[in-house]
Amino acid sequence: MPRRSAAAVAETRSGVAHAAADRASVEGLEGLTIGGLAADVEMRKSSLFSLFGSKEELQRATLEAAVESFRREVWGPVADEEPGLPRLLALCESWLGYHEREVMPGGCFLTTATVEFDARPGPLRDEVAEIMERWLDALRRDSAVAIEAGDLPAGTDPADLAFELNALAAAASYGFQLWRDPKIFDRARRSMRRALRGGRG
Amino acid sequence: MPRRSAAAVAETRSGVAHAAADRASVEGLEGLTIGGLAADVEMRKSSLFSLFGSKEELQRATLEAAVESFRREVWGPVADEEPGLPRLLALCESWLGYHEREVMPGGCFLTTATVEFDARPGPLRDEVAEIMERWLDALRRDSAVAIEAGDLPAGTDPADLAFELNALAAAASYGFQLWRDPKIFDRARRSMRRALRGGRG
DNA sequence: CCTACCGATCGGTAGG
DNA sequence: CCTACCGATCGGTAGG
Repeated sequence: MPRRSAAAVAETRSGVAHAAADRASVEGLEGLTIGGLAADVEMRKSSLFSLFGSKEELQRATLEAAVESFRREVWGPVADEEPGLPRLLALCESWLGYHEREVMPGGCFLTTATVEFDARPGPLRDEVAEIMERWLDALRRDSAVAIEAGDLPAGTDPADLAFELNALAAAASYGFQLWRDPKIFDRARRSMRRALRGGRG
Repeated sequence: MPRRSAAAVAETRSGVAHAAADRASVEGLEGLTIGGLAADVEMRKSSLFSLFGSKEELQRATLEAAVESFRREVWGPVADEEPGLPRLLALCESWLGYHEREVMPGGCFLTTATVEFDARPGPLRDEVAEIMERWLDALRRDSAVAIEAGDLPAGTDPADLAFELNALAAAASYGFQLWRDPKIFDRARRSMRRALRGGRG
């Protein structure tokens, strides 16, 4: 019997990291414990520990797994839409749908991680900040295209719009988790459309 | 020497609860530990424990202290403004100022508590949900007055507006904590004004 | 408000 | 991937 190959170990790691993301979306990345996760995946604590080497490395891998899920489920389906307003509108649907289907059982992982680490300097906060920046940048770029194309009022600040859309999606997710009423996604959808249209009336 | 009076004990409790709110705004309500807090307030762990009787009761008192701070610092200064749009505008300033001054060192306590407990059923989640509902209701009521007065577009849903304002204030707070750039409050201010004016252009 | 404890669990190590 | 540990810390208790 040879030792398990590096590829097999990487696969195990990835599976564990995805289970960890589910758990951490509920309990938080800091609330994640190696013992608790080991029970979920039916391994011994020390086995799981040796897969990652430290709790921080497990947290990092968990963040990565959550980003991968988000990218696949939210961005993937709309990546081929026309950049600008058409893709932004499709993205908002995809995004809210992701939270409504509860792909992550505890709601928006990135918001949870942001709120959890925003006031705790360290490598995890830096990683969260970078992920969030990249996401807001993607929103900003499509907003800029939409303004350029005349699909949004001239003078709109694309970064303002990115900030607004992100704030609304996050609030829909935690509001849904808190009250368990999916009508909040309709509310968020109206608010997003208003932001994208540039007004209420 | 008589035993400490009930009033003196209540005062100690209140002081500890406010120190706990500061700590929990950074570490989270679940991350709060009796031992860590005891070091902050220079008491023994068991003394602090006996003040509250359980960790859950300490968490409850901490939530209460945070709400009291928010009410005093955010709502207090604008309570006497004219209900409707004038008070909403003043409230947004007061609210963003509260987060910019970092009255709570870790940012918006209620958002932290919401995101922390939204997916964990139990008495703390119920309490967080009730506090959040009361706050959104206050925003909704002033929005309704503003619409009635013709200061906002007819047909505006006051609950949508409350949702938007809350989403934006929360996002400003965690964005500021994450990036330490106070310009995000200008961004949030523009977004709130737009929401209150009903449009971009 | 204190000293002196309790069992359970934490992250992590040794060694196979 | 396992058994068998480690010191530290957790929430909580007994008794003053």
